[in-house]
Amino acid sequence: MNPRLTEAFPAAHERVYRALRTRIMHGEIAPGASLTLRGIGREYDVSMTPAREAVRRLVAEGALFLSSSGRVSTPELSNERIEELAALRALLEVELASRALPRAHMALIDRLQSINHTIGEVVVNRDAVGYIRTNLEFHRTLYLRAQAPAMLAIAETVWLQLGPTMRALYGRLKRTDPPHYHKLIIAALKSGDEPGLRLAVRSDVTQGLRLLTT
Amino acid sequence: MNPRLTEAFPAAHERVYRALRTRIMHGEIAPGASLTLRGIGREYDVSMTPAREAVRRLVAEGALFLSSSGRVSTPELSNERIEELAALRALLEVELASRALPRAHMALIDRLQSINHTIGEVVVNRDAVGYIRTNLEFHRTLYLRAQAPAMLAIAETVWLQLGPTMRALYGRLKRTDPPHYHKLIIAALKSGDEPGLRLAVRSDVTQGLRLLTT
DNA sequence: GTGACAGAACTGTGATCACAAACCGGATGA
DNA sequence: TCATCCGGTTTGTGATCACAGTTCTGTCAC
Repeated sequence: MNPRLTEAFPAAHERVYRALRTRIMHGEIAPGASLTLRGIGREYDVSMTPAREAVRRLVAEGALFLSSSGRVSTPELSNERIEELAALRALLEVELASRALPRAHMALIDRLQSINHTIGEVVVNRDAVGYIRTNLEFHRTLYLRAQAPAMLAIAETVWLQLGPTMRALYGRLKRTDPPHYHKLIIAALKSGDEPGLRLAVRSDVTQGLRLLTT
Repeated sequence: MNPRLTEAFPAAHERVYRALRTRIMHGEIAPGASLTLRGIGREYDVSMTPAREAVRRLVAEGALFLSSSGRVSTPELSNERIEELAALRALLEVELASRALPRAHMALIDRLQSINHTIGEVVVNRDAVGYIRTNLEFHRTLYLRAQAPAMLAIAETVWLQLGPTMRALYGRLKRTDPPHYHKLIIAALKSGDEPGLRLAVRSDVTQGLRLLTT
C-alpha cells in the first residue's frame, strides 16, 4: 500500500504527523495557537485528508486540543495540569533512568556529556527551541538504554503535551547557564549511585516546571 | 460543526472510536485479529473516512497495531512488552491509589465493595469480558478520586494496550474466586494504611499478568 | 462610541472515487 | 509434496466535493 516503498518514502499523513509532532514537542508553536486542516494541507502540500489524520493522531496523544466545535489548537494548560504532567515526568523518568543505570557504559556517558555541552552553547544564544530540543535529546539518549520502549513512548507523549508550554516558559526566563542537574545525573551514572540518580532526575524534571506554576 | 448539537449527538468518527475502544479495552477482540476500514464502515454504517479516523486514534494510543503495509490489527504482545506494561500499570496505579487515599470516604468504599461483589457474580459465569470490564471499573472508580486526569488517561491507554491480551489470559484460566487483592485494597483504604494500599495495588496489578508471561 | 445583526468567508465532516500496492486463490512446475 | 508464479480481489491512500455549523467582518442603529 502506501507507506511508499514500505520504509524510505513515508505516506503523506505520516510525514505531516511527524513534522507537526516535532514542531510541537520542540515548542515551536505557542500555546493556544489554532491550526486548520486546509492550512496544514497548504503548508505541506497535501489535501485535507492526510492533514486530518495527522491532527487526529496528535489530538489522541494530547498534543493538540480539540474544541467542541472541532477546531484544533495547541493546548493552554492549567496549573493543575502542568503540575500533574510534571509529576508524571518525575514518575516515569526516574524509573527509566533507574533502569538505564546498570546498562550505562562509558560511551553513553560521553555522549551525554557531549549533548550537555551543546546545551551550554545553545543557551547562550537565547535559542529556546534549540534548548528544548537538545534537553530532550539528553533525556531520550539516557532513557533509550532502559530498553523500555512503551515507557519511553509514554514519557514522550508527556513531553509532547508540555511542548508549547515549555516554549512559553523558556522563552520568558533568560537563563544563561546549562542545567545544573544534568551534571548531577552524569555524576550519579559514573558512580553507579542509584538513589542519587533518581533524585537528580526528579529534580531536573521538576525544577523548570515549578517556575511555571506560580 | 459536527459534534452535532455539540454534545448529545457525537460525530460519526467519535461514535465509532468509542465503540471500538470499549470493545478493545474489554477484551472483546482477540489478539492478532485484523480489521479493515470498509468492514468497520459497514458495521457502524459509516463511510471509510470516519472509520479511518477512529482507527488512527486507536493506533496512536497503542490499542491497534498498524503493519508496514497499512493493515490494522489488534496487537500480539511479546512477553517483554507485557512485562513492561505491567510495570507501567504498577507505577501509575500505585501513584493514583496513593493520591486517592486521603480523599477516599465511606461512600467510595461502599461503591468499591459493591463493584467487587459484582465481580464475584460475573466470575462464576465464566464471563471473561464481564470480568475485565468490572475489574477495570473497580480500578477506575478508585483512581477517579485521585483528581489526576492526565495520569488516569495514561493508565487507561495502558489498559487499552493490554485489552486483547487480557482476554486471552482470562479466557484461559478458569478462576472461580473474586480477586483476593481487591479486599486488601479496600481494607487498606478503610484503615488509611498507605504502604499497605500501595502493596495491595501493586500485587493486584502484577498478579494476573505474571501468569501470562511464563 | 458601542452594541447588535446580517451576510460573507471559513472550517470540519463525511461520502465517493481512482489508483496502486498487498493479499489470496489455484494452477503449474520440479 | 512443496515451492513458485500469476490472475483477480481486497485493501489503504489521498483528492475532491457538498453540506452545515461556526466565526469573522462590516454596517447600521441607538
